Amino acid sequence: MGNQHVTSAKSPVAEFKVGVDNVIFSVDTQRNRLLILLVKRPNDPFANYFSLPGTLVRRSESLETAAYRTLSEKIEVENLYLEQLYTFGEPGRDPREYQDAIENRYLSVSYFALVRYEDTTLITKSNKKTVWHSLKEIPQLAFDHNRIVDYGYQRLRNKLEYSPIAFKVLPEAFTLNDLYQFYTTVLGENFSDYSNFRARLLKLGFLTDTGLKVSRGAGRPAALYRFDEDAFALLKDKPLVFI
Amino acid sequence: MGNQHVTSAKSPVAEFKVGVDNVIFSVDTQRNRLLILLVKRPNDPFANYFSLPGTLVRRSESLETAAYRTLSEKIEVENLYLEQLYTFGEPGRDPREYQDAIENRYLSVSYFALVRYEDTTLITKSNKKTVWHSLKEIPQLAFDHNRIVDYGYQRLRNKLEYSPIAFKVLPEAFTLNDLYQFYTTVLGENFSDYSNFRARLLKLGFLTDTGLKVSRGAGRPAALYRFDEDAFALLKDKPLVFI
DNA sequence: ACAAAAGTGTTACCGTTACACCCATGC
DNA sequence: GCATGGGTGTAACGGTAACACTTTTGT
Repeated sequence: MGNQHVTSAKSPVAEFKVGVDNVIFSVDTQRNRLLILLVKRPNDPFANYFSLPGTLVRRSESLETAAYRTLSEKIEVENLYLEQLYTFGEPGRDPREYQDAIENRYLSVSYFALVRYEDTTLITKSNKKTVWHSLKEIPQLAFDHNRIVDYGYQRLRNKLEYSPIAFKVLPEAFTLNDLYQFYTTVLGENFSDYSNFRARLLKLGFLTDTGLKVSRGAGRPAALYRFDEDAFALLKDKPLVFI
Repeated sequence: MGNQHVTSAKSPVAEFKVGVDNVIFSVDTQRNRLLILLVKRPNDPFANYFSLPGTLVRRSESLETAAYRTLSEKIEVENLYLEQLYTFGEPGRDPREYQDAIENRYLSVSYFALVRYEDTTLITKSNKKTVWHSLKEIPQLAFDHNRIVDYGYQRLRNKLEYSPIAFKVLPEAFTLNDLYQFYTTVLGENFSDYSNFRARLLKLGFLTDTGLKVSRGAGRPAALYRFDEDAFALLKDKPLVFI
């Protein structure tokens, strides 16, 4: 990176359309699958390719609002976590930039979301263009969306280790095994021994026993816990690790 | 950016100018100050306020290139670390949006940079509009730049704890005290005992003794170490903590 | 009764913390 | 020789990892 005191004629400021693309994850705890929401593109560019659900930002609409709008156009869901991921904006990342004589750049602000799988219903207007797709078999996506997915998956793993986003997406009352399954599905089988995971979580003190039990087939019934926001708030900004 | 099935009257897609704003940190190890680069705005909006150095993205220029360009317009520096920080884009964050009848949004993609203070020379064209400012006494900045600074400072502390960016900015050969001072200046006095910091770092094995010593006034001369890229690469993706 | 699921306990080990202490140099 | 800065050692503590074990249910 040098020190160019650019005196030469500088190229004019670019005009942008700004898109928001969402990496929306959910965990199918029944079948132990980590899912990502994809839509099939009806039109060019990349017609019939899958892509991340996205939209162009409209007038007097914030980025986050646009992200929520995209989400609510594709799925109905109450419980979710959403945050900004990364902004991709190299020239040439969208073929539409070259359609006109005058350059019109497309910038993508990506958002990361985690939603509750069980109470999510896809909005598929009779066509099957919006689908959950297992992360393990993501096809070639439109634009640079494969890269965005990778980035989002990294973020998901980090968030899971250092912050309590799982509880935004688990049911109100859950068993410690539910929680463990959730973590296992995202982080892989050997992320931690169940007994140690259990001990760590309980020691942290923000999971309170509801007193209720649930029996799933054979075996001892499991205690139902719930996430205690207040108890958790006390641990704020303490290095919190679920490993 | 896809296929919105919206049948209601939807507001039209917004047109954006995209700015890049840099949060540029440096550490003045002599005087133990954490510094941030600010520029005084010559024109409205926010004339005579300090702001982050920034620029509008030009045609066929990538975001990162724009970030590097801004940097090189303000300072001459060889050794630095740079990464994207966050994107701010709510409507109304730039007063210029309301100048014309037709809405013209301003989006800010912020970048985080850490540069070597000692070999940085400010490019101040005879006016003193570009200055290092101690982080402890940041004034009211233009736009939403105070928020961006806060965000950048958080990132700096995190990066310092989990990644080796300090070595991008320290001299080739440095003493363990140099390193410790650096960390102390950024993270605060009580982030760790020197002897423990030292033991941890040396145990990690990517600091190699150059054999050289340096004497600074009275006291035992200090060994000069250097950062061993190769040794560090082996530890990649292992949870690396300097605390 | 026995398999299955949930939950508890134990032990060896390693990293962290908070110090006290030793070493080499300038003045 | 003593202050100054650099460097080493250590003992208490607490968390982690791996594993064995006990408890409670369904069939």
